[in-house]
Order: sequence, then structure tokens, then C-alpha cells
Amino acid sequence: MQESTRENIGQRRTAAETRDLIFQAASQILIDEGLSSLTLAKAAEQAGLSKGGLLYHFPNKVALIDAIFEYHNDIFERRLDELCAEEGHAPGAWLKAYARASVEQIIDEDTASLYASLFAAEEKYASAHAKMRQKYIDWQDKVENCGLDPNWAMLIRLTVDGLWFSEMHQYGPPNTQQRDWLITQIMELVDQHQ
Amino acid sequence: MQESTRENIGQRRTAAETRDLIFQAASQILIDEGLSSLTLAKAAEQAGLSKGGLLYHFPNKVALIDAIFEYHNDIFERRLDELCAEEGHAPGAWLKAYARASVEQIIDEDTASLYASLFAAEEKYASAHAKMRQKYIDWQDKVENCGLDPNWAMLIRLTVDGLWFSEMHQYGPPNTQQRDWLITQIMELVDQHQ
DNA sequence: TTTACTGTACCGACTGGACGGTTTACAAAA
DNA sequence: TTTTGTAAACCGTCCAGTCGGTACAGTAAA
Repeated sequence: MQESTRENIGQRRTAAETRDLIFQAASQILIDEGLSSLTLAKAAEQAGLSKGGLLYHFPNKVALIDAIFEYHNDIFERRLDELCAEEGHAPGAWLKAYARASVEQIIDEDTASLYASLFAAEEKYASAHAKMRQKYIDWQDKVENCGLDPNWAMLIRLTVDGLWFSEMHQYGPPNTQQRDWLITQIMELVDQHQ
Repeated sequence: MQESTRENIGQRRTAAETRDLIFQAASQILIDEGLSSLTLAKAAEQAGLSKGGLLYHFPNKVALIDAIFEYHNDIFERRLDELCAEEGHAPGAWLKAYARASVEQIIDEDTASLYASLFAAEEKYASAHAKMRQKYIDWQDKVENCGLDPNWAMLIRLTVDGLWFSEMHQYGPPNTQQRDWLITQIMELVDQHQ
């Protein structure tokens, strides 16, 4: 995908561009209609190509699903890195960035809906689940080594995950005031336990 | 289901008993193979009857799924009531019971696997999702009114939910020592904020 | 500077299987 | 003799994946 700014000197789309188109199309279907509506035919149609065309880029549905997970994981982790850089290298910086990135993403209704579908997909697609489990293990490792008391760091991480979970599924989520209090308190807990 | 202890004076099974058999069969399929393997035919077979027999008790798959949710919700809430009674009526009793019931359930591998399937099912079955959302809203209401500072009570509830979430999906879950510390700390937080 | 060939990207009809739900027939208890 | 419960064949739909083929860009020998 390097220097894709050249804007097609020839008329043809690059494979990377098409794959991106497919990711966005598939994600939109997950947001609008959910996992059960994500069929190969529909994803292809939404991306503006045929099923055969889609299957040229992804050999089967599992490969597509896996790639979608990587795509969104990358987006989240890029944002995480950004926020981490903003926090500097103070103790707890990583955990604060994790909290901010999580809240930021899940506040958006579309993203929440997208993630709800992705988490549901993990039940069906074992490879995607394995990928996510590894992500969380990596994150937990960072949580334990970000300069805080490891036990407290984990507790705070689980609180953030609980907030995420409750916002994602709309399980008795906090209202705006409550959410603000929670975020402030989470940040304070980070400061208190370094 | 009242007084089903009578153990069939006639030979025939009662409808309630058959339904219970179906719930257990369906749950076992969810545990062993997951949501996509829960078909009407398979559930019937596992329960030891035919598809027609199953559809006599549940008019369609949605009705079956809904009933399975009610079945497991009832089990959880009965346990919650039990533990709540044990805690007496001290401030935070309900929240402590919620924490204990949650941990107790999710520690068991089969139950964790079952719930992972049930949560995934919510993405596909809107009525089940609505049911669960209402449950969480009710629980959040109890959390806010169990005698603690409402904000702190919510934070603690979200921590418990985060722990549940991480155990259920095996997302970087705590080890045994860490889990013990977390539970102790959660109980202590309840005591500190009443 | 045509011609022949190769690889990339894409198309769309088709197949085979799974699954939810219907229908019909039948058995036994009340 | 009606109600309750069970069985099993069958139907229609949906969908993942296959496959033969097209369009076109680049390349290189003729």
C-alpha cells in the first residue's frame, strides 16, 4: 500500500485498495444488519463487485473474517499508540491510553454496533477468537508492566473492559454524568497506585 | 414446574419435564459445539425426541432461544437471591452477592462456554438481547440503591462485569492468585464506600 | 509495431448441503 | 374419543464455495 497516493496512473485499482473497499463494505453490513447478514454475496455487492471478484481477494469466508479482525485491531492499536505518545512515559501512561482509546471507540454508536458483531463472530470463527485472545494477553502484559502495582493495574483494566462491555451491548450503561465520573475516577486510580 | 417431585405416577412425562430436558440438551450443545451447531434437529436428538416433538413444545427456534435465556437467567437470579440472603441486609449486600454469583458461575469452564454462546446468540436474536438488556438495567438499578455511593457502586459493578467478560472469553484473565486478590479488593471497596 | 503469451483482476451461473418450518400420520393417556 | 405428545418425510430458501470464462495490462520475441 506504500505510495498509494499516486491515484492510479493506469486505470486499474490495486489489490490493496480493493481489499480496503471490501473491509469497509463488510464492516458497514455488520453495523447495519449484523453478522448473520454478512454473506459473501452481500459483501461483494456492497463493495461494488461480484462474489467471484471478492473470492479472488479472499479464498474463503474465514479468511475474510480474519482479515476484518486484523483491519480493526490495527485501527485500535494505532490509536492506542497515538494516545500513549500523548501521555508521555509516566507510570500508568499505557493504562490511561487504553482507557481513553476504549471509551473513545465505544462511545460511537456505529463502532459499538460493529464491535458487538465482531465479538459475536468470535463464537463462530475460532481463528478470530484466538487472535483476540492473544491481543488481550498482550494488553494484560502491558497493563502489568506499565509502572503501577500490577494487581491494581489489572483491576483498573477490568473496570475499563466492563465499561466497554456495558456500552457495547447497552447493558445498563452509565449516563453521561456517570460516565464522566467513571473516567475521572479511573484516571485518579491510576495516579493513586503508581 | 411446581412439585415435579411426584416422579410420574402415570408413565407419561409432563410438558414441564420435557421442556427441562430440552433446555439441558440445548445447553449441552452450546457448551460442546457452540451456537452454530444448535439446530432444531440436533437439540431434539440430544433430548431424545424428534424434531416434531421439539416443535410441539416450542413453536419455532426463536421461542426456544428465548426460553433458554429465561431458564439460565432464572438459575442465576435464584443463586443471586440465595447469596443476597446470606449477606444479610447490610449496605452493599446486593453488590457483594452479585460479585460472588458472577465469579462462582464464570469460574466453571462449562458455564463460561455456555455463556459465551448465549452472549453471541444475542447478536442474532433481538428478543433475547432485549431480555438481557432489561436484566442489566434492573441489576444496575439495584446496584445504585444497595446502600453505597451510587457512582462507586457502579464502578465496582463494572469491574465485576469486566472480570466476568475476561473469564468468559479468556481475554487475558487473571491467574488464581490475581483472582483472589481481585475478589478481596472488590469486597473491600464495597465496605469502603458505604 | 504487430503478435503471441502471461498474470492479475473480476464475473456470474451453478451445485450441494444445511436448516427452519410444514404436514400428515399415529399412539397413548385421560 | 378427544387431548396431548411424538415421528418422519418433505419443502423452500439460503448460502459457501466451485468453475469456466472475460477483460486488460505488461512484456518480449518476430
